[in-house]
Amino acid sequence: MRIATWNVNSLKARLERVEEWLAYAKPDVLCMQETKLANSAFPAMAFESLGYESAHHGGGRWNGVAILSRVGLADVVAGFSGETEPDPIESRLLSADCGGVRVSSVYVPNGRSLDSEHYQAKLTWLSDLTDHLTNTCRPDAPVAVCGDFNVAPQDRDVFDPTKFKASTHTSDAERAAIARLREWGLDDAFRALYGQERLFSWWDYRAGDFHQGRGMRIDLILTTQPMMKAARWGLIDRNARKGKSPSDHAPVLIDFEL
DNA sequence: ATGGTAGCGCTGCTA
Repeated sequence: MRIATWNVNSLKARLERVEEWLAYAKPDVLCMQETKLANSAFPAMAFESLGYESAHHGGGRWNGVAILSRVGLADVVAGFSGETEPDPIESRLLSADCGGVRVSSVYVPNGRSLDSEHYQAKLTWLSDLTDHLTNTCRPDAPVAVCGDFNVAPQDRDVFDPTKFKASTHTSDAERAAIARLREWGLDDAFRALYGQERLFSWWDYRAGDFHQGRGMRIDLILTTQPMMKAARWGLIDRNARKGKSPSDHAPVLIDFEL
């Protein structure tokens, strides 16, 4: 099973490129983030014609997450478990059963700066995600939590660690939040396949960062042990970051022998 | 050199 994640930075602006990518990458499951669409504007028919069922959770303009699947899509849940009235603007979590795997598409809050209330909200959000997993699934079952975590788990996941002192995405507290997900039972499947390599999934649009290799690896596929054991191969598709009107993120995919 | 670009949507915010 090929599982992919891609922050598309507006699905309205990116639909053609997503369709093109689906046609050649042929993922079984694609988690998308930052669709920036309301549910009523989600182009489900375009994906249906390519053979994908889909689910979307979005309030428009900001955030928005989706799951596409051609191996089944069941038990779709938007937001955290037990959320009585999810704020559509804060649409950052969507979960579904896809071919025997509990898949979540996540868009973790950016945090903005270490002294911002949004940074505290980011830490709370990651803690809530751990609670959500505890409440909804088991670490000995096949679980894949995929998305833009807005955290670079290790120094090798940023182009220059000295440039990320006292900044979001690399702070001890953010990495500790990822460590708590690991303690729950989720591992970084791409890192397990690629060891020490420094491969990035996001590059700022500005200042030629992509062509200068100034990026970060913040788009992660975190999986439980049954999935880790089945992980065979992975790719960050940098070609999808090139050419006309790319997202600032590249898609990340992993093949699991399931 | 604290710049630079993109998306949304119409003013400045978010990333």
